[in-house]
Amino acid sequence: MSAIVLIDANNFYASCEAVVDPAVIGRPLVVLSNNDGCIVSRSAEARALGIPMGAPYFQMRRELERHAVIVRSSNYGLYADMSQRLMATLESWMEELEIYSIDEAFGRLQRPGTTHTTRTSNAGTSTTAGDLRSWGLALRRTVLRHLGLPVAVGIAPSKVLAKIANRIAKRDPTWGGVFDLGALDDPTPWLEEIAVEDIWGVGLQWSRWCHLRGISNARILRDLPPGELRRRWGVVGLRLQRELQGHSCLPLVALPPPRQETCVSRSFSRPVTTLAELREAVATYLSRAAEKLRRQRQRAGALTVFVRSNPFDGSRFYANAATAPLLLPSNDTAVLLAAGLPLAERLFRPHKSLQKAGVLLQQLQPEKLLQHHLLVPQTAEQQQRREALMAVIDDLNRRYGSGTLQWAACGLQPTWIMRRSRVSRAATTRLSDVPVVQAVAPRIGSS
DNA sequence: TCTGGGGTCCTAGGACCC
DNA sequence: TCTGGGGTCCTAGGACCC
Repeated sequence: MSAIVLIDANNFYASCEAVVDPAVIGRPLVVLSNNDGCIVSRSAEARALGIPMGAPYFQMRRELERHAVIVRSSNYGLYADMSQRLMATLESWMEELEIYSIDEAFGRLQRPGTTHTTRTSNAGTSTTAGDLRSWGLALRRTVLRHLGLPVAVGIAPSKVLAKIANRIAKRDPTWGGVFDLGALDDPTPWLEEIAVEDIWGVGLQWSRWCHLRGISNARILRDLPPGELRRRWGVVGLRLQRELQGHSCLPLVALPPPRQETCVSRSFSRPVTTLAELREAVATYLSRAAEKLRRQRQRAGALTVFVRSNPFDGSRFYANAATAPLLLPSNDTAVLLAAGLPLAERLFRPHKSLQKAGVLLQQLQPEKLLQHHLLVPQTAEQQQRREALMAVIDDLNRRYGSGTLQWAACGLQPTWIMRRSRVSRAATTRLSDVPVVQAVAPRIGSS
């Protein structure tokens, strides 16, 4: 019998900050979202102070100061790099791994007592060693030693239950960060401790519905007659219930299918009121999105530009979007700019100040599909030259830093760009930011 | 003054086809 | 007056995730 395991890092962003700056270890620290908007990660110490997740920074600022909480802007370069290192370690411990988010992954293991073959030595020793919990504890120690990141490990027969096991592992320190729900004779008492809104897959709407019917914890949801669930929430609801019952319905996705669309959007650091600024922003997002596409080896068949005003500022809310098809699917920045900038002009309104804009690239398809169109004559040679040009641009930006080479349409000195006032160093990805350890010679013979 | 960004999946309903 | 049945495809909207 196989077991599903969920590993995720505790307070991932805050923990990454502590890895590259040991001075913050043991101190309350929060990490802010883009534009220094909301609190998106808290160290254990900050959590203990009662600082809520997701709270707007400007509302919390005084309280943070009062408790001398360290505040960091988010440093996605650092987090992405730490994530890659974490996943590389996990891969060597698991037969199958699904990288689910920047800081968590599902894996599959065989329960001891069943025969199977594994491809790695770590997974091999784990399953012959006896119980899965000791395997989990060993994995946890390894990650801590290699990366300095504390992780929690949840083990269960299904993904939803593995999420719950992980939650118990985190909540109750006596488990040492590892909890195996599948090893219990009866998980019922544990499910009664899990509030319905804390179940993976239960959001605001579902939890409201559940509470109205007296469904307050995971055990009650598990034992509900399925008919009612089916009527209101369809197959998604039924699947969730089956998972709670210990039947694995959500498969492990080791190789994610290619993306169907990709999006780049940002809030502005201040309201944008001129067309010139909006064009710069849209051009910047388009060129970022085109880079993503080229990295994924995909082309887009259509693109959407969207804008919106600030929903909180009391003025009449304005939100709008416009879509344009591309005659020939493309990941050429110049082609996307030619199609996208006219959309920005169409969406701009002289008396609406904008708070956010974004681009959505749609109808993505693999690069390897051949492109021909009667109305867009383009020789193979022309296309190869364009692709070579994009490759050179991407290469320069990778080697010398993003933005080394950019399109004039993106603007030279944009003032709408997002705020990141307290960002930590790129300690793992930029040579000049690598921490320096100074060896101090011991004094010998001093009296 | 200041409230994140980037995704997926499912369903219902309409257009269209034979 | 009578006005089928079954299918596909697309889109918008709603729900969820980290």
